[in-house]
Amino acid sequence: MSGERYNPREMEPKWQKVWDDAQSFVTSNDDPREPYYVLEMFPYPSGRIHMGHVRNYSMGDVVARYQRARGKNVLHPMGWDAFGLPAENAAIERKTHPGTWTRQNIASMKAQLQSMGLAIDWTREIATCEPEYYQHQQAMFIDMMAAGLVTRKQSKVNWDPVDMTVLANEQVIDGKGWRSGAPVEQRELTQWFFKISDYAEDLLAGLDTLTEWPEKVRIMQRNWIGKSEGLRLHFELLADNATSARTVEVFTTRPDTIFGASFIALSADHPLTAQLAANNAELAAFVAECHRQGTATETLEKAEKKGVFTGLRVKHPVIEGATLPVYVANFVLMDYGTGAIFGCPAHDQRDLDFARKYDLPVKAVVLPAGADAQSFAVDDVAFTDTGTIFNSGFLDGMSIEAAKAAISAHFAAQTIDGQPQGKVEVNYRLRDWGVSRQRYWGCPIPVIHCEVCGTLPVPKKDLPVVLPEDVSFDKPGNALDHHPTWKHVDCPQCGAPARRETDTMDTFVDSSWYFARFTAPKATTPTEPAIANRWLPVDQYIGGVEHAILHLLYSRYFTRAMKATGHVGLDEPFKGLFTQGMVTHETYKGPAGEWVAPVDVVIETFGEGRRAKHLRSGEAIAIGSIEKMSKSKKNVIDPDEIVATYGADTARWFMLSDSPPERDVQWTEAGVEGASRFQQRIWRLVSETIDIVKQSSGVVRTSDDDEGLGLRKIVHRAVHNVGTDIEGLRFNRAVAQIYELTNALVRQAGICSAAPAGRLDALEQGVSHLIQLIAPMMPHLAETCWEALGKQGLVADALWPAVDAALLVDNTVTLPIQINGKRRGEVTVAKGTPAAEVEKLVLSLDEIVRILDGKAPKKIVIVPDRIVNVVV
RNA sequence: GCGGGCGUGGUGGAAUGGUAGACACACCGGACUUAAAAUCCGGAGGGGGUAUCCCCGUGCGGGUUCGAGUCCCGCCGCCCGCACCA
Repeated sequence: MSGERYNPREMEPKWQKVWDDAQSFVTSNDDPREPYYVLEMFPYPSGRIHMGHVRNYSMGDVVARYQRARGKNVLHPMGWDAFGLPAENAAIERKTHPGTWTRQNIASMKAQLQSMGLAIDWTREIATCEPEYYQHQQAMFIDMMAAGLVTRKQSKVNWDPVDMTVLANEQVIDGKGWRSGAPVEQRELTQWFFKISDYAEDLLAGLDTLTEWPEKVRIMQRNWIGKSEGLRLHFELLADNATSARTVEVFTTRPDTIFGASFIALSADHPLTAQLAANNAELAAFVAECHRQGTATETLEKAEKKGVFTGLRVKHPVIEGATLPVYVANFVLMDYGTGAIFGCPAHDQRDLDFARKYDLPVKAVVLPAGADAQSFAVDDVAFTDTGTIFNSGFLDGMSIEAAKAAISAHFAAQTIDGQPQGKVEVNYRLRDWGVSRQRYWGCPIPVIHCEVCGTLPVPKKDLPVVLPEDVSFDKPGNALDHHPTWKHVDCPQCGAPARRETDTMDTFVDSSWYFARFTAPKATTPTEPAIANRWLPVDQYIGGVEHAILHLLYSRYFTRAMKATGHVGLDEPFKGLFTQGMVTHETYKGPAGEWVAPVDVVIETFGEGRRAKHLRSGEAIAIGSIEKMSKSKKNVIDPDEIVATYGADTARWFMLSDSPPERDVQWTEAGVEGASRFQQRIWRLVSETIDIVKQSSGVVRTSDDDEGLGLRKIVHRAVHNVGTDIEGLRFNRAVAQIYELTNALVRQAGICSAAPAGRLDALEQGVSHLIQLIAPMMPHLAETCWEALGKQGLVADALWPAVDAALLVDNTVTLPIQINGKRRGEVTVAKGTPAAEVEKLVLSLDEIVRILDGKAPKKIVIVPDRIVNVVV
């Protein structure tokens, strides 16, 4: 046995089969043990897993296996986020059906994931592209329609006129479609929306309950929801204006600056703008220009503040006799507030830029502390900090907050046409969630349009609305819409010929409830509420921070929607959230500046230096910066090759070592080699220990010598610390603990053959516990060792070793001794030694006496069992 | 611009306000070997000294404290998110 190297290529498939045959990771909903739900964000089936997946799923697997060892009934499922655009692109490029391509990808990725040895319940596998899944999504859509959670309205979209499709913002590059290169247009389309904005306050408030989420993610969501409190305020138009309107309504968060108002600006999309543009060519041209500007934020940000005077004027609401000009301006958004603002240039940078361009007055009304009221003026930087109100009539001398309250009360009391002139209002940045996509490869929206009866949900008995298989992607646009027969259907109400909705749902809908479906994946309803409520919320959810806002916010919303429609009984789907860092790698560039893949590079070291050359040509290769692994920079490492060369355990171990899991980790050859060597080291330790243990068998082992007791303490401390580190997801520290334990055990094993029996016993227990500690991380190696040690059953089923609390506490403690804050020595005393006694002892120590050199201590600080500080 | 994070040896990184650098990688030395690999043992923040030891040291400058990598104030640098939200 000893001397043989551990061979992961042989052992890993063996144990995978053993687990599979034993159904080790199949979870029952009836299991009476405490439930624990761990979930990693399910992958898009691109065809190959990448190192990011390896890292993500390794972490989740450690949690799953650890919680199993803790006696919990663990749910750890896996599925596929299987709808989406790449499948349609593949269909166009390869002339294969999106479904064929997707299902092939799922099969190959599943095989890859299985080769990692993950403790996953594959019987619960789901793919969002299968009718078995999306029919329930359709049912919930219908329920949500009935509950008033869904709406249909006009919305502006990025439209690619060549591909005849809607583009997401990130698909618009420099104002052009990413695929066609055609200039993107803004179009108004009637689209389906989930009314997430109705839940803005609830989603905001809920963030405070998510104490096991990263603060960073909560802040991002808070900003995204963007709550602001302000005032809706009517400005009265002068009577002789060319529109039908009596007033312009604005929204402001700074009503305290009303005395500094110098203009009104309308959005290009404001209804009043449209009315005016009909008889104003200059304005019409400006509106058209604003529309061309598009939604590409990069250009918006840099765009100059521009506007056109409408000829209209309004009365200044608090300065008798004064009027303000009304502009249409390119920086005013229609879908926030009322689509109109009042400009106070002195205290808003945008307004100031605009005012300077059009020579509008700039009147300061907030005075910074310490500034002089006579001489204070705003030049080209607006003053947006706090100060005291001045130049503002009855508001003078107030703080900003007091002025806001006073002016709001004032306008609430004023009336125009019997209505209050102003009204305090809360606004949110969060917009409704547009879910319509003009695509084939998505969940069909279960709606029928009838000329007579209007827009109707598909009756539930007619679900699922299944995607047709015989589709062609020859024409640009929505293949579902192009299908010759699919959309023709009789109206479920009047029976007349009607038309199916051909929009499909945003794939974020698919991923907004899959975690609930996993709890009862075969149910004939979307969920089985009693079962879902027992498993949910997910105890630990793990994934990339790139989903901090959309996926996680949509899932929080959808869970509330499912609660409102009776599918679950809770608000928050994810109790614990962890966002792991990316996997990075060095980049390499050849002589022509082309990217070179790591597999084609040979690294040579000389002393502490490194240089690279091409594997085949031998040409010098430049070693570049460390970047996130990406196909474009070619700095990717294929997990398959790593598993084939080093084994899955090595890859898993390396992904968990060294770097804190929330930070980026750099993939290096040296790091993998190190992980692989450690694997062999464990195996060697086990091999050697078996012999020792066998020699000592039959001996009565009762007493420990000092070494044996010391070893026991190290072992129990390691078991305790590794457990708490895994619970805190500090995998890198758990790994360091395991290294330390291994070092201690190897040292003992080396000198141990003639040791007393008690020490052999400690060693044997140490090795067996070590195997359990590595089992969540290197499960195949652990099973192999477990078997070799003659243990019964699978280590995957073994309970976490019990910690003897008595072994965790030392009865002596070593106190560092500082002189004036600098460490000058140490003293070992019994735990709990009184300060007076410690002081006497310290002052009698030779080294301290020497350093004090006769000087009398001014003060001695003694923190019991911690530290001694002598001040002279 | 706004919001958040980070800055510690050659490297990844440890460190409830209490011995800075655990653990690992890389490196150096030794053992084993005909040799190499593997393995085992040892060394190591920087500077000085044969050594006992001494000085300096957690991006920079201040502060609080008996004591600061950690807390506070002001800078510098890097990374991430949002971005005309009135």
